[in-house]
Amino acid sequence: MLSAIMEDYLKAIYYLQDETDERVRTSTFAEHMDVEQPSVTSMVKKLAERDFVHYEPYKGVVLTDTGIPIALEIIRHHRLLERYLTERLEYDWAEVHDEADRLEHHISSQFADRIAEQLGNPAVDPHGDPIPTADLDVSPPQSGETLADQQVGEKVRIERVPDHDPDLLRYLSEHGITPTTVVEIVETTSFGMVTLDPDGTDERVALPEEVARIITTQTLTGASN
Amino acid sequence: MLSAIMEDYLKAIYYLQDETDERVRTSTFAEHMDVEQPSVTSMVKKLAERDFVHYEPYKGVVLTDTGIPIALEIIRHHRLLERYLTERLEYDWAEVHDEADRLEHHISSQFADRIAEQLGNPAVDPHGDPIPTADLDVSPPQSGETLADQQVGEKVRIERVPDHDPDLLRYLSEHGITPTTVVEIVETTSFGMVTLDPDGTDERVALPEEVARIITTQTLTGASN
DNA sequence: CTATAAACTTAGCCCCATCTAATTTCGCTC
DNA sequence: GAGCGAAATTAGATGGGGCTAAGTTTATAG
Ligand SMILES: [Mn+2]
Ligand SMILES: [Mn+2]
Ligand SMILES: [Mn+2]
Ligand SMILES: [Mn+2]
Repeated sequence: MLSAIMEDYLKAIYYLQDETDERVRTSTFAEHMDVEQPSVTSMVKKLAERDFVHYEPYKGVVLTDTGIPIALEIIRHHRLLERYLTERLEYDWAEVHDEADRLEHHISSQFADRIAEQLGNPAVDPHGDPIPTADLDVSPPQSGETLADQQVGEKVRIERVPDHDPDLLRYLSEHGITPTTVVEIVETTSFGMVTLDPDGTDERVALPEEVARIITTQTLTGASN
Repeated sequence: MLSAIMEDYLKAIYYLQDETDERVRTSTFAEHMDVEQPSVTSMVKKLAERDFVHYEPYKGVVLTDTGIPIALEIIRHHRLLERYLTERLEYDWAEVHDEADRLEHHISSQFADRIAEQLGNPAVDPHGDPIPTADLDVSPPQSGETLADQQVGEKVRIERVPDHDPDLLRYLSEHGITPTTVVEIVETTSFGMVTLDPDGTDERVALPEEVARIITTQTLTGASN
């Protein structure tokens, strides 16, 4: 019906659209998918023909109402799989991404629904990303605040960490940082280093600001904004 | 590395070779894979180039020592998945085949090993077919006796049923016939009908002889051969 | 031993997803 | 508003997997 590759393109558009909030440009796309630009152009034309995206040459693409649910379904599969792998099959959270990235295209929705049920229909994946429901509702956009936005002394709860880099994930979990962890910002430097103290530990965890900028946080309830 | 389709070809050769015990012919192959003969010829040449099969034009193919373990790995994946789906994800044994037939190519061996572990390293799949071990040992060939070989009055244990036809599987399980069930042969007719009485029930289950011929059986222990 | 039908392979085409090289368009600066 | 570099598209090739139609080879019958 729809190739695994096309599904990956649609998923990518969804992500990139979400991040930049505008049409996704060929170059952005090519970099994200790790292919050359002409490959993107040609695929995008096929997707437009099948009405999954609006494509305006030289202007980029947007998902159509036909394309969105397809992207969401794949994302649902991906995140459910990640959750299942970590909870039921003893995978480390650093390892799940690649396995899920392949399997997401090959499991049936029946399979997805069954594992969701087994897990008690979880709301988020191991990295804190929201899991679309079976009828493809996505939870409201997260706060948008990141570790990089915090002042020294501030205490926040980790909401979501990026899931593509296994090394980063291993580093984070080794230092006690996972979604729901509460951390205090102990230092920020002019040269782009953020240092944290995870809840109740004495450990200091340093992160480059680029990383801090993609780890989202929740303000602690009861505290002022 | 190796496409899902190539894997399916290798798996098919393994099956067909096992059944007929000789070189697998292009026509047999084409029918089994549901493709035209030229497609088989061309794929077989690619497999031969990569040394997975010995191919002699006009004479058919045999798996090489390189090809056998690949086929076995896929078969292991397939049967473990079937087992996992029925035992852990509430699939009916009639539904598992298609899901397993896709996923077998996309799960890692890590995934396979984990589900095997969860299941306690089962020896057979839900249809009674042996599951190759992690180091790809296959249990000795089954008895070879089938329901069609039995005399009226004989009692045997069902060993293995064909897993491709959901309707047949549904029919069998509805009538209490699964691997390990003990049945008595109550009637065989000249026009190819075999009637069974599953263990302890009063029900009569009729099967066409073609079907009886592919359901394998074990002689009950203690009984004479 | 020859004729013929069945089985198999070859030739030549198609669609998919990708690439490099060449060309066009965009968007900005002066 | 002309010129220029960056971004995007078009052109043309490649490899995977499939198909139909046309030729070969093999097996079998007479
Ligand atoms: Mn993917
Ligand atoms: Mn994730
Ligand atoms: Mn398969
Ligand atoms: Mn089976």
